[in-house]
Amino acid sequence: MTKIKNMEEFAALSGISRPTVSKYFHDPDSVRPTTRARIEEALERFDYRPNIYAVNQNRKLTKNIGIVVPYLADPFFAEIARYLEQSCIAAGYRPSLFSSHGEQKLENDILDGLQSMKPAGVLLAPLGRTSDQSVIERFCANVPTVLFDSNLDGLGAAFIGSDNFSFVSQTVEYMTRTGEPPSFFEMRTPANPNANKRRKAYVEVMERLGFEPHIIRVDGKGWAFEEIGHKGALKVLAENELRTNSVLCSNDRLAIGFLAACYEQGIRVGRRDDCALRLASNDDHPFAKFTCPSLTTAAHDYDNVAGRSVETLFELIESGGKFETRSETLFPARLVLRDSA
Amino acid sequence: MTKIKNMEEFAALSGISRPTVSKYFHDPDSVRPTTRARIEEALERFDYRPNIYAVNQNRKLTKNIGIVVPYLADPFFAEIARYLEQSCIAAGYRPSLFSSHGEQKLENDILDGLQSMKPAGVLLAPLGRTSDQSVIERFCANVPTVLFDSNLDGLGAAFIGSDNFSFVSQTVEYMTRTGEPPSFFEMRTPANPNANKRRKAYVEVMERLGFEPHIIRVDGKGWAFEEIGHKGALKVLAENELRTNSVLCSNDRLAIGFLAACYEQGIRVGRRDDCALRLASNDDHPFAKFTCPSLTTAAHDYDNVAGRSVETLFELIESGGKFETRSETLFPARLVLRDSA
DNA sequence: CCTAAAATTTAACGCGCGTAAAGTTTTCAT
DNA sequence: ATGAAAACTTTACGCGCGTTAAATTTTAGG
Repeated sequence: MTKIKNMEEFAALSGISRPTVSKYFHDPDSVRPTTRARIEEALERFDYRPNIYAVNQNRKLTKNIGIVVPYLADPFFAEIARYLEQSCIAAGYRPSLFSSHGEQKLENDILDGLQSMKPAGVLLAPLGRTSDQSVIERFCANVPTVLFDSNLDGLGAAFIGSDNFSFVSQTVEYMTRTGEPPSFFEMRTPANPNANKRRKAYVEVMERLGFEPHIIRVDGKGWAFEEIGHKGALKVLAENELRTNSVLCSNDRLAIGFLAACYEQGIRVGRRDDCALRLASNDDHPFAKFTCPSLTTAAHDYDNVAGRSVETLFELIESGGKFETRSETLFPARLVLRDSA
Repeated sequence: MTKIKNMEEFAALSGISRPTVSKYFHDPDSVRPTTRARIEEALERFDYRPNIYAVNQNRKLTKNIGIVVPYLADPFFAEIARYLEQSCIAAGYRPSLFSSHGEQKLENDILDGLQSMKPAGVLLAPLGRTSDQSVIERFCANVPTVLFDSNLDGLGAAFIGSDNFSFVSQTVEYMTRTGEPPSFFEMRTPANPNANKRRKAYVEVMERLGFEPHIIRVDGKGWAFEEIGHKGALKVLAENELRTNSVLCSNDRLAIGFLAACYEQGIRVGRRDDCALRLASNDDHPFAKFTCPSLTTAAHDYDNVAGRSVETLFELIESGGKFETRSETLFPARLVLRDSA
């Protein structure tokens, strides 16, 4: 079997002219069924594929889609990324996955490199507070971008994420209804804007229910949430900072650290009578099912967030990269009752 | 500030001829310091960058490097990938990250797409048993490839991984020295070839120490190891299949499931007197520190595995894509004593 | 200051494909 | 069968850059 060098050669072998073959690769349905059949027949025999670099050089819009997440070592983002990837592929695009690994410089570099890929669109979950707003703003001005998970005011053509109020209201209401009102456990300076919304929601819901909010803020920077939660919880437990037997963690990874601390201190967590503490959280992290005890948490609507994100991006691409108005779509949480609260 | 369209234009603005500018972008040190300075000065003022598609079309060897892992939602691979990515960037390459998500078809598709990227080299952690050997073989014949983590006999120019015997011998020796000899807990048909090596190592070490090996194999397919470990452990505990109070899990993710099962059943795990079971494992998963109890495990030498992998790939690239002989490099484990055993 | 070596410029071709224009063939409804 | 529309072929140019060869300039060493 001879190696095909280029489209010219392949066109000759398939008995079709090169412009028509080119048209076929752009959209197989744009050619007559008989010619399509002939091309595909030749394709079977010769295993040719257009040079992607030559293709992308000449097309104004590539079929590339960038997917950027803040921290890929977090299985939550890995799962979302998986879904986004698959959806892009199914729609005929070529996704490229990037992780900022929690670092602003890296996020900037990624966006920088992404620009020179001339992507049809980008799905961006920014770092949040530690993002360089000006860099992201400039990027969004040049590339059709849909933000997800973390909202940055006014940036990107649209935002799709979770309704933090829904998360916290469900967990707080559940905990107060079935026991004592929870303290809120979080990082002092969370990078993720969702954390701030969750704190506000906590205060609002607690007040509405007639309880006094009690927020515990622990030190720690970066994305090692489990470690931060663990250290913070040890301190909280040692200094007896809790006012009730009930804690709501800002997110599951903090909760995982908290549970580890409780275990070490011999404090039983759960809703049973022999337990000293109840602990709930937010996110439904992939590991939340396997913590000890398993974690009661408000689950992201993964499928809808991811699904709507890609849908929105495709609409954006088809609209020529601009929307009339920036939309924000929030999906509510689903309370997952497990053993920890 | 005018938008620069191409290198021609940029060259004119910087007062340097295009071929020299082209040379500069290929290797900044290949031009005279004074001209380099002039180019970089213009670069500051005009923000031009070569069109990567045009560049890659004409260069025989691109600066792309493919990184393929079997399952990115496993933080172990996410961490390795992070290290590999950074090393590639530091060396002036453009890494692209892919996850097979545990599926053969996807692995094949990824390798397929990777070929048309004409990468300088690829770092591949294959699925293992479920990989399509012929596809990988064909791929390796066309693209300089270094395998890591999972070895496939004879495939790729080199393999870098962990010495499974070192893992298991350390854990088994530690457990037998400080307590009863462990049973070995694993999946019945593990996808990863390391699992088989670990089982064999377990048998060998046990026999050498004069104990009878006892292997427990649990059902389950795919990459949901925690779930599989959890279900399997519940069955093992219910049917009292353990011969001693000691268990060695094939990997940490199974162990996480096992620990969850123990917790649910009220079985205290650890080396203290009030514990009914000791459990150790292999890998030092990023979350092993936060299990309840924290997990005693044999740690991968992450840094060396990742570091040597990229080093080897760079050597391979510089050698023109072929090595005289295929090398296999194994790094020993480091026993991490925590609370579970 | 002179000369050989090194670096740069100029000019030009090629890469593989997108795409446009003009001419030719096929298709399909009448 | 007929005519127009649709699809295809031929021809040709352009994309942005790699790369080469010959001509020119700069550099460095004595």
